[in-house]
Amino acid sequence: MLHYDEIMPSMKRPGGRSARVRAAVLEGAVLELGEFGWRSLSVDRIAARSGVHKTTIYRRWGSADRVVLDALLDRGSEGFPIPDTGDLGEDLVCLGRSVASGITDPIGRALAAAIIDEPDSPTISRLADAFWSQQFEEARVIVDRAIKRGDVASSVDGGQIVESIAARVWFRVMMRRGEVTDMWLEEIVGSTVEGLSPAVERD
Amino acid sequence: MLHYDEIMPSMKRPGGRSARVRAAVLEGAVLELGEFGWRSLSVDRIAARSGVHKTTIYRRWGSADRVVLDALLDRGSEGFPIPDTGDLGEDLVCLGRSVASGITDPIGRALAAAIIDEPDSPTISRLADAFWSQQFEEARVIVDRAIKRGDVASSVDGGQIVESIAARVWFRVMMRRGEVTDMWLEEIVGSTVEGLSPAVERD
DNA sequence: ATCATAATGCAACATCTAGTTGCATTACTA
DNA sequence: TAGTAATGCAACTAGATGTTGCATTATGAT
Repeated sequence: MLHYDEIMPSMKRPGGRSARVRAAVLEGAVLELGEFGWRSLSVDRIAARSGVHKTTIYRRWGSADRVVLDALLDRGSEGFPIPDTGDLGEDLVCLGRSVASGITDPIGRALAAAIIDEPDSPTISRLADAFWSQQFEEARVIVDRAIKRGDVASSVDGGQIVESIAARVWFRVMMRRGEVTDMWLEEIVGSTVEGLSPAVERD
Repeated sequence: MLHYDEIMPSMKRPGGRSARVRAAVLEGAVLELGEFGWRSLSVDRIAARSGVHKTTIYRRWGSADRVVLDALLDRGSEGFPIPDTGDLGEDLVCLGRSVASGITDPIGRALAAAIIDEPDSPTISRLADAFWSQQFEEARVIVDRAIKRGDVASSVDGGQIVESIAARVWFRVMMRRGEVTDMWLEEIVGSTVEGLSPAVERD
């Protein structure tokens, strides 16, 4: 996983005002991201919106990009909630909804924009990998529970199933600009889950 | 579909020099995109690289963004080649490879960046929708042929299958920064195609 | 071939934004 | 409460962005 210290200078007085300033700046940056997107982000506007002087931002972060990076590290770790309805299909539909709302919010979009626009940045790569690996590691229990219930074969790879759903949702939202309706979710979950039932043992 | 005229001023002498200028500028823009990404694109550098004066670019396109948009319209319509190997799985693996290489080229990345960073632009939305709709409409014949061969049930939606593969590839490249190996492609194609065979008719 | 003029080239300019520096002020924390 | 880390502030530099007027080139109609 990626740590705060790796991109930020160490501070000798991280508490009190500094902490408030950081929170205000990150909050402002996220709002700006949501409103204007990363490409037209400016330190001046983040400063104005957060009520912090731009000099401070330049001194602590150095650039608007690093503010966004910091915001990603700060908030990106809040994962999706893991549903547990007792039914694999329903769990996956819930997860799909979470993914959909997660990627449309400013942080999710910023992460996507960063990854696309900065294909060679190792920091971004590690950030993305860390984020999704963690998400899928947590979410695979959805499938593991279904295996335990005997609803699907034990050979099924939970990570793959979950990633498949996330990928479909991501693509629809990002690339197709489509709505993620419950009907559509049920459809893709249905075709994904289809044929996973364990073979009937005859002996 | 989106037309050139919708974003570009009509010219009274579109041939000869004007056409050469446009080609040079779009080519330069694509090279710049590949090297620096959209976020750090500048009219000055496009002008320098294409050997066209920056005034001309400002007069004809107005901004670097519109140059990129024009480039997308100009080249984005070149679709993926549609494979025809006689086997559904193999066709889909080929298609996956095309999608993967399509993403990494500058135009694909620019389109992705545009879509993500400009969620409210109707022009971008229509461009994206037109692009993908066309791709999937063309690619669904892969599945239709398999249906005709009797390899899969006629109820299967070719568009969904194709989109599913494209989505997995995009997600892997963009979000996970993973390699798209043949082995991985065969794996996801396998799990997608699994269970599509027509029920054996008994009469 | 010729000619009106569309399109581009060119230089100089105005404007705006990004980022810096020196010093004053605030407020952590030892 | 004293030392100083962190921020606020204003003025500045540098550089990129976009504009304007005029000269030059080349297209397309005659």
